[in-house]
Amino acid sequence: MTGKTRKGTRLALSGSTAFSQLRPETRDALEAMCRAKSYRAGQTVIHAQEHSGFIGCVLSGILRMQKTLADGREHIVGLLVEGDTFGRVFDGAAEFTIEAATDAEFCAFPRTKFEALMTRAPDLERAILLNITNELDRAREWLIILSNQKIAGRISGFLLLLCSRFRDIDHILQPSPEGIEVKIPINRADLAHLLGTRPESISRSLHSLRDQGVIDILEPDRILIRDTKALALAADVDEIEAISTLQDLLKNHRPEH
Amino acid sequence: MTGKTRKGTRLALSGSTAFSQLRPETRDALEAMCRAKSYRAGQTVIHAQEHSGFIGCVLSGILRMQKTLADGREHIVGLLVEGDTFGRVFDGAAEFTIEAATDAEFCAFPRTKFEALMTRAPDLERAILLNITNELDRAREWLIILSNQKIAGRISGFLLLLCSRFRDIDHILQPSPEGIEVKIPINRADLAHLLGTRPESISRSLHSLRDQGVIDILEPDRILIRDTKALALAADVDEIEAISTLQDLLKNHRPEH
DNA sequence: CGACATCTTGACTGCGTTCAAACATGGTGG
DNA sequence: CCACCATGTTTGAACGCAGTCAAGATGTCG
Repeated sequence: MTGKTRKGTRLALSGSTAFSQLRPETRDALEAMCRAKSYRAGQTVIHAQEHSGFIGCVLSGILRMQKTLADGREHIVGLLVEGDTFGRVFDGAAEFTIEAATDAEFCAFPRTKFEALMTRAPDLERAILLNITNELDRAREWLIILSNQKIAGRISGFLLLLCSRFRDIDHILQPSPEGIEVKIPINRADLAHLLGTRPESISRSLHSLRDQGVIDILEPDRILIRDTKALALAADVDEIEAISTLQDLLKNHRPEH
Repeated sequence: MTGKTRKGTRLALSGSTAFSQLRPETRDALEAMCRAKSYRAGQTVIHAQEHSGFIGCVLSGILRMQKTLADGREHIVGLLVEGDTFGRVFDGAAEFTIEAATDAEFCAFPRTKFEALMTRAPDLERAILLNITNELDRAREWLIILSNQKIAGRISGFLLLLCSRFRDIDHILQPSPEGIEVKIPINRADLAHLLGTRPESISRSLHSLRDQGVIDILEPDRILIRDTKALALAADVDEIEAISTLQDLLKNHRPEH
């Protein structure tokens, strides 16, 4: 364990986390047992195949969940952002390694204490159940995105996912007069792993989308989405809801148009 | 609803399902509310975006979980086999369509009754929680398999998955003196969808693996795995555990070697 | 036996991987 | 302040795998 630890904070469990709907007593109990931890980019939070001693809830930054392949390469199966929880409850060892993709903070609940609380607080158990249900849906959305043969399609899907899922995470989305500005929270290599391809292909497809006028590349990790409809079309998936989400976002932030 | 329904059966909840660890009272309550349903291959069990009226637990056959893309094609995100449960609890509409890939039977629990029972039977809620946790891991395993650029690698991963996850499902696995015989429970087109490719490529890769001596194609849907190590190598993922599983299987069934 | 569905094979094209090198960008130390 | 290096990103060229379309083979059922 290389991360820094400090005493639990009150503000940890507010906001739109999985725990926001809990009864006050349960939340108090959680806050009493939680310890904030901070890791620097690149550090390992939980190793695959190890019984992690805690359940975590991300406060800031990005964690990546990954599996190490036989040849030493790592493949990313998901990102954890603010409000996401990780760690297994009532079950065996973790299947995946969790690393900090950026500097990150999360609050950790000692596993045994957490499980004991779950057993006597049905609302917590219910919250965890719903949380995992959503995780499952998101994992399957990933499957759809990854199923796209064209790399540009996967990138489009990824951008749309960022817009729909991370819309209330600070520093990811930012509407502008020209469209929506998206900050890609991970570097090219990680993004390539995530989308099952290589950094070179990411670069090429991104620039191809730019040449078509769909997006603009402000900086390598800052993308301006110009044409959401074309993006959804490229993503191929039925992202009607994503489009409406995006258009809501645009309307809300620039009512002058 | 086009499937046939009949009265609940006692044997429905025995075996190694998610419900096998339940207290007798809870199991009785479940059995009292369950209705067996049978669907023919191709029929739709649950439509995406609809509130399904029930939670299901597969008794026999294969169901496929899929999403219809904007262009009308369908992409499979998972298979449901004997013992798997499906349907959402305490949450919105289903995200994916569920269809019978083969003739299939499952038992259905009315959603509201099921949820009521969950609320007063902590052991059931716990069972569901663990079940979804496992589903989540499996979905992420799929991500790893699908991330393989080479089609042959995905097929290898799929075959290994069949071996590890479906080892106690009847008619899927069968050890033989030459290796392990696997029955692929779905047709080429579905398999192609599942692996994010086309039937032609499936065929080519399968025959390529045969030419390398890794497998034998007894029939289009019956594969004999000759060289598990080479298969794991082709799958690229760290399937050490899968290999050991396979070798256990071999040893247990032919101790004469 | 013929009609149909499924699987296989072939030829061609295009996209993405690979390897290599050039190009930014940021930080460090002279 | 600038030279220098480290890291990350982009571009280029060549090859190979897989998608596509088309035709052939195989199996199944009436």
